[in-house]
Amino acid sequence: MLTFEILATDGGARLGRLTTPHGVVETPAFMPVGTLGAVKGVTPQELEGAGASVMLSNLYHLALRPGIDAVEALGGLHAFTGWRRPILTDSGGFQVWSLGGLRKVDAGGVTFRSHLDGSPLRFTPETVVRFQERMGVDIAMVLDECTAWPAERPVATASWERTLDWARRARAAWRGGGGGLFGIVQGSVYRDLRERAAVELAALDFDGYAIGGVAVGEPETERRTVVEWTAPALPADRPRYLMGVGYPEDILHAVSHGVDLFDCVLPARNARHAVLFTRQGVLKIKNARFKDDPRPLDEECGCPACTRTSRAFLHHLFRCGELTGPVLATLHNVRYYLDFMADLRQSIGLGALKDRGAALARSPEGPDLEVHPVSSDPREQRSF
RNA sequence: GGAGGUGUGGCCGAGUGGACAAUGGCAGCAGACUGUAAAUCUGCCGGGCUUCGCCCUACGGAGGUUCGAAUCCUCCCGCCUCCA
Repeated sequence: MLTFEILATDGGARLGRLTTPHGVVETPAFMPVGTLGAVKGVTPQELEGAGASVMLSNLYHLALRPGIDAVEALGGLHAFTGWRRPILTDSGGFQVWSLGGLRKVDAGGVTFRSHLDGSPLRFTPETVVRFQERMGVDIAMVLDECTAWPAERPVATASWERTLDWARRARAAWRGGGGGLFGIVQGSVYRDLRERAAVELAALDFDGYAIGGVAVGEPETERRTVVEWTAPALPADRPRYLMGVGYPEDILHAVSHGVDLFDCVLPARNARHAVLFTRQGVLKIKNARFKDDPRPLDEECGCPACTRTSRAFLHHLFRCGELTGPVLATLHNVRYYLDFMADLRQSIGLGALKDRGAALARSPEGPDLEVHPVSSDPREQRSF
């Protein structure tokens, strides 16, 4: 059983509190992605230390390895992973898209061919619900068909209808057992499909509602209009979750339109690829210009990398292929995202989200970040 | 002293008459990444230019054979192995 309270609003944005069996999630919240039960390179303790209140994992991947039986036998996903705070599991619906060449969809469900060994794996709305119940997750997602982009209207409509049908079946199969079940809106870039899905799902009384089928290659403007249509159409008293999004600017936009939950692989994946999010802009830390940069990654960050080491050190670690590089970078990026969400919550509480947005818009971003040559003035040198 | 082998772009290393400015890998310089088949992938990587292309300089050095040589021949230099 989940409860969701809205504590304050600021325009379309909401400050909320989602209570789950494993704890409270202050919203808007970002859920770091731990597909296989861990954010790559990060311990559960470190993830808590970074400020994560909820983690996302993935049913498809866990079903393949180690298997649902194994997770259940080991005491459920929390006991298995050591992560003590809430867990949301994705249903495998994203893999319908991302593993498009390895699955067959029919009215009854999805048959995957394992990306590991080709063996078949059958998912139905009912089994997916059951698997997530058995793992003891706090938030389960219904099986959906993540519609590819672009999708002609007939294709999008068929996919939309299938997802709705599956949502009804999942809802009927759901027994709960502590956690909650979220429905997922599809409908590609078609406004009426998105809005009708919101209404149809609302009638099924889910514990929360997700916007899916975005961040699959569509232009930013398309994604944003989908959010602007869909989020307000979802029940106001339940959490709203934008699946797979995104960059901080995307998140700010969605928050301002009433979205409460987010997940995205970007902070973790980009960290492993030596791309760091900072208040001073995006740093591609392997770039030669950071070789001698004694400053922390981000002057205002409290993460383990920023409090003790320099850009030059991270540059060095990545250059050498040292594992600690991706680890520290991931801790940093995840912390950056979580700090960003905390800032947004504070701004909403103060009714000042617009100002926060303006500040973000002003911050330098991307490859045009100013290059800071190493100063010869000793007063500007930072020692470590 | 004798016998054999070897020398290729920053490094390693393919290539043994034309399709070679020369396969690969590494290093280097950049770029991408959105419910993770991603510690991955992509581009550039001798010099110059009007950069779909053209011109220089290049496979230890010098000379030669040939229409044409990194590839064949001669001499020289360096390195390696074995025998004395």
